[in-house]
Order: sequence, then structure tokens, then C-alpha cells
Amino acid sequence: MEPTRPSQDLVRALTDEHVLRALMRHRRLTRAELAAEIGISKPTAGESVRRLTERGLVADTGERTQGGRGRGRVGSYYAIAPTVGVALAITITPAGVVTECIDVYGDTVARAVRQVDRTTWPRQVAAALRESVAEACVAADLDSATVVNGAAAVNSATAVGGAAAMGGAAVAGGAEGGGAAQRRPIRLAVIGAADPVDRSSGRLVHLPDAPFLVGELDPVALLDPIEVVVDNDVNWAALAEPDRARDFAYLFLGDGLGCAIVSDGAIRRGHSGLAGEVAHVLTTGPGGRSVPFIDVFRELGLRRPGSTAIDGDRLLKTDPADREAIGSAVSGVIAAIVAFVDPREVVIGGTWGPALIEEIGEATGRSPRPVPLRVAAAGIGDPVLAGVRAEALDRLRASLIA
Amino acid sequence: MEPTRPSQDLVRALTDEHVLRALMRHRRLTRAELAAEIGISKPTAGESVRRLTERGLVADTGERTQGGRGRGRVGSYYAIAPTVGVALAITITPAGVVTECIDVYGDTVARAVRQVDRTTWPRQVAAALRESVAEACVAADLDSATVVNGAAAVNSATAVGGAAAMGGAAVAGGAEGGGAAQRRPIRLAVIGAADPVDRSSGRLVHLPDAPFLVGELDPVALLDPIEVVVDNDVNWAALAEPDRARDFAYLFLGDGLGCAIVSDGAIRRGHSGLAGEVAHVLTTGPGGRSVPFIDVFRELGLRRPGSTAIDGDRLLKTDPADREAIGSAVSGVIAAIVAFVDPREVVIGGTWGPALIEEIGEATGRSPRPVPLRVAAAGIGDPVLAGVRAEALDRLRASLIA
DNA sequence: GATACAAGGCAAGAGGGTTGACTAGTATTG
DNA sequence: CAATACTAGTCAACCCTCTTGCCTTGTATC
Repeated sequence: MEPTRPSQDLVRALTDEHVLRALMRHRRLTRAELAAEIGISKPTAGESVRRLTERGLVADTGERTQGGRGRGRVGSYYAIAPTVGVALAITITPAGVVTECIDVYGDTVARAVRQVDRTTWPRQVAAALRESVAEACVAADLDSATVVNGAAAVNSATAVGGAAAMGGAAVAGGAEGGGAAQRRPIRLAVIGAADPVDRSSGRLVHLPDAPFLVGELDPVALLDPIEVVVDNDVNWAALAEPDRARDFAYLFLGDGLGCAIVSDGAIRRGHSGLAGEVAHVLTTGPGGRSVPFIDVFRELGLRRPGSTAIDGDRLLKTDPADREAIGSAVSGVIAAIVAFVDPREVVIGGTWGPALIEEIGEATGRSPRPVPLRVAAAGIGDPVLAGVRAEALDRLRASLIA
Repeated sequence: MEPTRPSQDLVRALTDEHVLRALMRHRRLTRAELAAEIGISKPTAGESVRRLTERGLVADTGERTQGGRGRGRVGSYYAIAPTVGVALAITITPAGVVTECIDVYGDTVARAVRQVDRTTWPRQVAAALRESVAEACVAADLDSATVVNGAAAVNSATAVGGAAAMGGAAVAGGAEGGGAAQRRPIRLAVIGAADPVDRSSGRLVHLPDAPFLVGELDPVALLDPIEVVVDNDVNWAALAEPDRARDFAYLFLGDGLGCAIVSDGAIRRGHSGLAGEVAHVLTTGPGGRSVPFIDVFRELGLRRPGSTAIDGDRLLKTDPADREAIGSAVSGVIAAIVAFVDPREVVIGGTWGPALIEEIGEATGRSPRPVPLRVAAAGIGDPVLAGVRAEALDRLRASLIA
């Protein structure tokens, strides 16, 4: 170790971080533009770009300025090097697995969907996950390969066959870069799964008597060399809510029951990651008896036969009395949320929750501490995937800056 | 504005912060010791001390080294300047008001206690708060004045009469320093009150049908020029728990009901500061009906007549059936805590809670997601005051470093 | 071709930090 | 009692990063 001058290192690191962030925002900038944008001098900007280029994080795009900018010398555009790699954003539901590759700009550069047959999914999910990732890998490699070297297409097509695509060329850290066609490594994966997730292991867990949709799965082991972050889909959906408050709860009422807790601006997961697993909260059941939330649906005969899931379709066809009973039960859960989380608002999502917001609101209005309710934002596309994407982008960017 | 060199300013600020923190830890250090402690060079330490002395944050204590340290030149001890001031740590309960002055080292330099008559407290609390603060101010001023100049004692004794002591000499920012006896300003106050506290206003609020012990009070207005932080006493008591987990809940079961939520290592207060107000959580009441937690005590006839408080003394004399009913009701509340907070453990405190931990534990053990219970640490002295002190110390230190 | 103008590089200098030598001052030791 | 050992603090020289001002380079316009 050389004597290390911590303070000076810190200053330099800060400058480099500013440059990287500016390039993430604007995609490409000349050194002069960087200086103006960040508020540093031109020589400093130039030095930082030189350092970052040496580290492989930044590259000259080859593009030159003169885009009708009038007279003056042409400038060189720099951008984040494509070789820094991508992140995977993955959602796992009973219906299938969706995998997307996103780059540092948040663009989706590849997408793969694997449907799973509902009746046999417990076995197929792991295979679907592997295949979906491999497929997205190939697509992303092709994408970058066609830019650098069209011939690489043949090479990566062979990787379709199996999981070899993952352990081989495209895994993070393996920036061998021997040939002309340098692959983009996968730096990390963020996964949203439609079941409770254990915080420490990242495994899907089956809570007693609670709906269990995807089944036993260990995504961390399946994607082994890659850094993997797994969490409940409801948490990710909450992350995607627009204009979200610093303190709110996202109550998901669908085939499964879930709740995301956002407190002081961040998702709170609890000790083992199971904060928001509402199945066993005591609430008012039919007849005014105190029962766990999930049992309300059993007692009303609304659980899917042979499964732990709630039958949302049949639930929506129940008579007013049952709907009122459900509204009352949900309002009991909301009372507990109000007591322990004190949210500014409660967002109601899921397949059947928004349809019952009238009944829920009426019951909540009668409680001693009413709270504003809101239906989850529809948005475009899958809100879970949107949240997973946002997290993947954040972490991908952070991994470059660190 | 001069051109400002942001990066270098940052480095200097960091060095000064390190020096201040080292002095807070060790109370007094020579410049050579500072350099060794922080890992900076001697000239840098000397420069930082010079800057901080100029800003009035650090002062030469007059003490010299040679405490049997063997041969060598004597060094000058520096310390945080006494004139930087103190913070107030205050607890407000139905029994009275306790005010302590603490310095940057966490030492209590003055203490004042004002008892309040239980039967007439609603009016007297505000007066008691004012008097208690004034008394502590005088004591603290005497303390510092005797060090600097004994004659100042007469001067501050006159301040006992009323709130003038606060608006006058001892208020933060007024570092007039005209005479030789420079007072220590009060930089801030942290208050623990035995009732729900509104997060935005700092006022004590009365939730419908919940126990209300202290009564309407606006501590922020009462201590006006000083920065004031007010929070529920249960939250502060949780802060004082030794070896606390990153995720736990502190359930307070006494005359009032309360719960502190610690998630990801910090106390979570919710949108309006009412997170943990458990009175209206639905739980299992006598006979298995779903009732709000607080109503369990009404139905069992355990609320104090003419008041909203729970009668802890009578509660402890109930028969086994009632105790079991209470244990069951508490376990329902704990089930909700487990669902929304997912704590590593639940700490039971308050006047009667620990006595019923057997019954509570038994009922909790039967739930689908049992959680370890623990009786709140006894500790020495008032746990609430300990937590308030800790927060006051933190904020006092932060106010110097910023 | 002369001119205007922007990108980028070079040289000088500011300001924080570090090193190493030096001074000052106190104990121990012969 | 003088020599010695040892420590606190300072000084001078230097490193590193950033900034400013000037210069060069190269393109577009007049």
C-alpha cells in the first residue's frame, strides 16, 4: 500500500462521480459541455474523462459535434462505455417469467417472456427463469455484437441451448475482451416474485396458511455468480407509484394478499423481509368475530379449491352482504396499518381491491382514525416490472460509481 | 460570493469534523494526540485547531500535559469550548416535569424536577414546564459561571422569578459575551411526553377514546425561541433499550398504551407522528369478538373512572380468566405488529405489561408467526429520560458540526 | 483568405494535505 | 551538573487537485 492521501482521493472520486452522473443523464457530452454542466473547469473535466476512459467506464463515441452549432472547433462526444454492461429486471408470477436487460440509461435493450402453464408451474418456474434469462442474454449480446461486430451473432446463437449462456460469456466480471466483439457483462439482477421473500436468503417462503403462488424457489442460487436482489412484487409495485408520499401503504388485494410499507421515504421490509404479509392480521370477520384476515375468505368460500389462493373472479360476483363483510374486514386491516404505520394515504391495488374501494372506504370512514384511500395508479404496463426496473437501474448506476 | 472552491472546502470541513468528534470522545487532547487519533499530520491538526478556536468551538483548556508521561516537551490540551452551550432534555408525565441540561459530552450539568398534583395537572403542566426549565437554566448558568466568575451567581439568581430567564441571557444565538462571565446558550430542547405527539406541530394530541394523560400542550410555543423536538415517551424509551435490534417493536402497556416501531435501525414515526398508537387496533376481545384494543379494558372494567387511563393496579389483581383474555388481546396486537413491522423481537414494557408476559407469550406462541418476546430492560433510572438525553446529545453534537 | 468562434490543452497558481527536519522544552541518566 | 532521551509543535518543501487565463486547433461564416 502506498501512503494513500484519503482526502485527495475523495475529491477526485467526487469529480468522477459527477461526470458519470452527468453522462447518465445526458447520454453524451463533450468535455466542454461536461465542465459547464457540472460547474468544474475544462482541464478538470478533461482529466476526469481521461481517468474514466482508462478505467473503461467512459468511451469516445466517435461522434463529433458540429450539429448546426455554428462555427467553432468540433468537439468529441463521450458517453458511458457500452462494455460496462447491463442489469436484469425480472418478474416471476404464476403466469410466467419476464426478463428484461436494461442499460445505464434505463433503456430496455432486450426482453424475454416465458409463459408457464398454471397447472404445472411448480416445477417449471425454475426452468422458465433460466431460459428466460438465457434468451434475454442472447438478445442483448446480439444487440451489442451487431454494433461492434456482426459476425458474433452466430457465436451467441449457440448459447441459446442452455444455461451455458450464463456461466459463460456474459457473466459479470469476466471482461475478457479478447476479441473485437466484447460482450456486455450482466452486473446484477433484480427480481420481483409474487410470494413472500426471505430477506437474508432471497428465497421464496411459504407462510403457514397464506396464499402461495409461485412455489419454492431460490433465485439467488439459480443465477449464482450474479449479484441478485429479490423482493415481493407488491414492494416493487409501490416503488412505481407516481407522486408517492414519504409515508404510505400499498395494500394489494388479489389472488394473494400483500402490503408494501413505505415509511420515511423508503420501503420497509422488516427483519426477515416479511413486513406487509397481512394474511394473519386479526380483523372483523363475518358476524363480528375476530379472525385472521385470510380466514375471512375461507369462511366466505372464496378460496380457490385445491389451492391457497383467493378466487378473485368469484369474489367480484358476490352479493352486497358479502362485499360489505369484505369491506369491513379490509378496513380492520387498514386500522392496523394506520396504527402502526400512520400513512398519509393507503393505496389499494390488486385484481379485486380497487373494485371494492366503495365498501372499504365506507367501513374505514367509520373508524376512529380515517385515512385517505386511493386506487393504485393504472400506468402503462406492469407496475411491478416498472418498480423492478427502477431498482435495477439505481443499483446498476451505483455499481459503476462505487 | 468569492469563487468558492467546493471540493477543498469539503476536505477542510471533514478535517474539522474529525477533530470535533475526537474531542467529543476524549474530552481533551493535545494537537499531537489529535493527529495520532484521527490519522492526520501534526501541522494539519494544528491548523484545524486554529480554525476551530477562531470559530469559538474549541478552546485551550489551560491544562498542560506531563501527567507522568515521562520526558518530553509539555503539550497544551484543547477541548470543546464550554461556551458552545448545552441542550435541554425534558420529560413530561402526569406526575411532573423533569428538565436536565446536558453538555456535548452527555454529562448532566443541571437538573430540575417539578412535581404536579395529579388532580389538577391539566392547568399546571405548562407552568411546571416553564419553571422547571428556568430552574435548570439558573443551575447551569451558575455552574458555568462559577467556573468563569463567581460573582455572576447573584445575577442569575434574579432570573428565577419567571420565564425571563429564558428569553434573556441563556437563549441560543445570543452569544453576546459582553462581560467576563459568558453564559452557555441553550441550543435546543428535546422533550418526551406521555401522550401522542403530532409530528408537524409538536403538539400533544388527544386521539378519540384513547388514554390522554398529560393534556393539551404546545411545548414548541412555550419554549419559543429554542429549537424544540417533541416525541412520544415510548419512542424515546425504545431508543434507550440496550443492544437493540435493527428491527423491533417496543410495546408499552401501562396507564396508557403505546408502541415504538424501530425499522431498519431508526424509529419510524409515520406521516403525522402517530405510528404506534395502538388503541384502535382490532384484536380478539373477551368472548372472541373483534374489538379495538382499548375497548378490551373497558369491557373488563379496567379503565380508571372519570378518566381515559387504564387502571394498572387493579389490572394486576384480576383473576386468571381475565389475565388470559388480556394476554390474548395483546397477542392479537402483536400479530399485527408482526404482519406490518416484522420485528426480530418485541419488547414488552410499561407498568403492567412485563407482569403478564407469561400470558402474552402463551397466546403469541399459538399464532402462525410467533415472535420472540422480551421484557424491557430495567436499567438505571428513567428509560424515557435516557432516550431523550441520547437524542439531545446527538442533536447538540450535530448542531456544532454542521 | 480573413475573421469569428468553440473545443481543448498548457502553464501558473491557490489551497489543502503530507513529509522530514528543526526548535523548544522537560525528564532521566551518568 | 551536563549529557542524553524524548515529546510537542513549527517550518519549509513538496504533492495533488482544482482554477484561471492564455494559447492552439480547427471549423464556419463573411
